[in-house]
Amino acid sequence: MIQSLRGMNDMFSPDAERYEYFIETATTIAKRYGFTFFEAPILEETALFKRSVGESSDIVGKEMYQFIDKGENDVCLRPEGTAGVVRAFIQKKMDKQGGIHRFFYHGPMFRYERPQKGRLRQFHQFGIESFGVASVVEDATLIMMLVDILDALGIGYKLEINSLGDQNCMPDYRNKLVSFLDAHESEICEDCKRRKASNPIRVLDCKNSSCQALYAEAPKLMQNLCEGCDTDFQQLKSLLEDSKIDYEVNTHLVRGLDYYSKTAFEFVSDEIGAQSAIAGGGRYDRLVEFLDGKATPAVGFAMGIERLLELIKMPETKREGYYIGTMDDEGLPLIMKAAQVKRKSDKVTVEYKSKNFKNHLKGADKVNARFCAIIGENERNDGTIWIKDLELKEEKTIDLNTF
RNA sequence: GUGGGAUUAGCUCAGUUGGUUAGAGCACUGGUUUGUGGUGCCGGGGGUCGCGGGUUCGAAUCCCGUAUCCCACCCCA
Repeated sequence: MIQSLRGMNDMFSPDAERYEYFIETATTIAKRYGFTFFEAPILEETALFKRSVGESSDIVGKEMYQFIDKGENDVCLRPEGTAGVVRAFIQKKMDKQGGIHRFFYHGPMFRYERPQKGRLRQFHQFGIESFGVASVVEDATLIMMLVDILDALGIGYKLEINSLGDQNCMPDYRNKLVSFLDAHESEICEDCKRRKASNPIRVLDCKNSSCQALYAEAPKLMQNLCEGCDTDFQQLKSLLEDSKIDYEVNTHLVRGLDYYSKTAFEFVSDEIGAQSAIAGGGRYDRLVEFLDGKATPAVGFAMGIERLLELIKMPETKREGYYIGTMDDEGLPLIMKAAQVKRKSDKVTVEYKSKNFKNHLKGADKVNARFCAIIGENERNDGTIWIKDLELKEEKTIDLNTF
């Protein structure tokens, strides 16, 4: 038997219904905020991700589905959504056009990782990207939107925010931190030694307790923000407070993708295991320029749909549509015709097999139909159809032509 | 990539120190005189015990390999 690849899942009902419901809800809310749908290719040139996500990241370093295609192009399956949107934005020359551009997207992403709960090799994200607004007010708006989506789905969460600084203050801070790490080289764990070389900021969220004790003494990013970054962060906090959004400042919140600067945020859930981040995002003011576009401030986020699925509180399913059956084979043409008429406006389930009265009612109940319609010998002779409302328990026999 | 735990019917799981035709509940399906469902009663189908080797007179059970899932690390959505 051929089976699906490791870490790649099929999605049937009811998960597929939860998925649809999520997309529908998130889409509705994104549109209310003025975002428009955008669809990007799943396959892109490898260089795009190397330059945007960053070669120091695990995603690019060891998790990409990368290969050479028949035209000898070095390509890979997208590991995340932002790079493609930014590439398209520049290619369409929207950077030169100026103004504000807001997009939402959703679809599969691919990362070659060891699967576990909440971590798949093919997974789905819903994301939004906003271009052209430098103000932190947009960051706050995005967080409000995320709160609206999660609230609409009945999902509980904790919001963590941080500022990663910008090109003025981040390099200075990174140097200070590296000096600190150099001075304590013998005390840090192997992982942190590796991080020091590849992405030093990452040592801050090391889970090793002796490292954590040491880093309590380390220079703090929060205290090293330049004036602009600090002002923005203070404004973000007060905007969230004005909107009655609870948050926690987590100075150890570090995004794994190189392109983030200033605002970084993450929504986490304690109900889904170790892979607890359900949404994450932040500002990436330098990325458009970095990908050869005209400098354009931008901010965005992505949600991991599979991680949300089991948390979604679905609206109650109500009885819906018609179940139509006949008690003898002569009635089959009649119910087929009746179904054709009724399907113009309602969901219709037709039972092809002749059954007795009781079994038809059972069948109607099983498919959760609102109405059970039956044509027996009597109805067939009279040109009528018997209908019962299974919810109100009311029944009637009407002329088949008025059905 | 590292470490650990699982894998028996469509699903959730039993299966005694290796010993005849591997079980249960739910689900599915048929019947219960042609007339009232979701909640009665009776019956039926469905398993190369993840896959491949090995030990044995005999393997779901013991050994080795492998695949997948789960948990943690790592990383991130």
